[in-house]
Amino acid sequence: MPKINEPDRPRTRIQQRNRDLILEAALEVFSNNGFRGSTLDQISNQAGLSKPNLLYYFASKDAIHEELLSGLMDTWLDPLRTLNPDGESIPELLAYVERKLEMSRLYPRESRLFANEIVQGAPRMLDALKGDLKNLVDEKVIIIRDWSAQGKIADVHPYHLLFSIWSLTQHYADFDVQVRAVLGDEEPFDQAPAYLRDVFVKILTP
Amino acid sequence: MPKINEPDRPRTRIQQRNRDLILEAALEVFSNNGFRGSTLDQISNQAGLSKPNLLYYFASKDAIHEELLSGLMDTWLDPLRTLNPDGESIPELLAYVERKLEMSRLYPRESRLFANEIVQGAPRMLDALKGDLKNLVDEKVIIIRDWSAQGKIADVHPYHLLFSIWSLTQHYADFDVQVRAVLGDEEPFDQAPAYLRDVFVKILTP
DNA sequence: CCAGTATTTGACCAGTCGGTCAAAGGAAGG
DNA sequence: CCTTCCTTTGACCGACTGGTCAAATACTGG
Repeated sequence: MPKINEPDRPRTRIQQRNRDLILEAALEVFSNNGFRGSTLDQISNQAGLSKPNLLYYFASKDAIHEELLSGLMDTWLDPLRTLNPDGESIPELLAYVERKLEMSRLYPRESRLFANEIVQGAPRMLDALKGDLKNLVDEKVIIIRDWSAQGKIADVHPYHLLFSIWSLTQHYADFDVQVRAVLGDEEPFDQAPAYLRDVFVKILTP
Repeated sequence: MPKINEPDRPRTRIQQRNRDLILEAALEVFSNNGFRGSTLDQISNQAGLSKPNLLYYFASKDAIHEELLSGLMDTWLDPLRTLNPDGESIPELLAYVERKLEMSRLYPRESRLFANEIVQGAPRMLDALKGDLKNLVDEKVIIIRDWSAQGKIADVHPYHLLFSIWSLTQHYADFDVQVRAVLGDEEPFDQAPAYLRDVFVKILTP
């Protein structure tokens, strides 16, 4: 579990424990029902606390949601951040794909929390998308363009390449129900890693 | 008080017009806010009708939503349905990709309506996913397997191939906000068709 | 034109939701 | 034991939401 914490003022053990309980419960509830589809009662039940007690630790339902989102943003961008311009181009990108797919497998709730937010126009995340996300992407796009120019990878549109990586990997978390409905008994993550590796080798090989 | 919501009932022009108005408004509202995030007041305002008038044409908020979903399901599956086993394998699949992408461009609201539903576990669509969708997919997978066996296309996992087509094309509708935030001024659909064509040529060429 | 039917709406209701608050429990030091 | 501060909660509130209903208003065929 990525840890969600703002190292501001000192917190007692009880505060730390209950904040964690609440955020964990909120992740569960928000990711399954969306923001408006979730109620403080659901979250407090899930956390094993009373509703007024929730609001003792967080100012409002919105505050819980925002803390979740901002805490998760960093974790979510981390795999892209570690893309190493000095590494071998294709293995670097394949490793990024693999890491993203692994996150879909291990943290589907986090992925769905973002998906819920973005599908509905990202009202509480637009700034982060146009800011941190775009900056990081622009930075990494330069590297990818470079690899293309040097003939190390195929000449692909770098932005759309990143969109491909995001959509193909997060699909297994966000559309999990559909994937499983179609596959029947087969476990999605048995085949997905090899399949995606194959796909991106084909896309990237010059 | 006559029941007009029963199926197989002839509809007057007024009934037809108002039902259409309501469904159009509901599509707009539901796709932007999800089911629980939408209110009958929003929908009735959007439709230019009073709230009780909505409920004269539809039994409940749920009924509007269900009618939208079931009405859309067919449209959404249509491109896959027309996949022709007797056509040229690669052009057939590329045409399917192109049609799906075109639907994301022309009907983003419909795509987001589905996305909202599926991300939240598809409570009202599970049967359709495990039924109609799975049946159609199973049927088409046979064709794809066949093409693979005959060496007409590369040997790819047919289910995951379809997942790829869905995720890559619908991403441009469902994550539109994110795509545009990252691209800045560039119009996503200027590059997407050529990019995806290129990607699937690489994936499918034996 | 009229009777009967279809359509529309203002007023209203019961349940839910986010949030408040005063007061009741702790725990820890002195 | 008391005091002080932190934590917890039952009771409650106003706003909102899906839905009802009786009465008013338009339409339509005869």
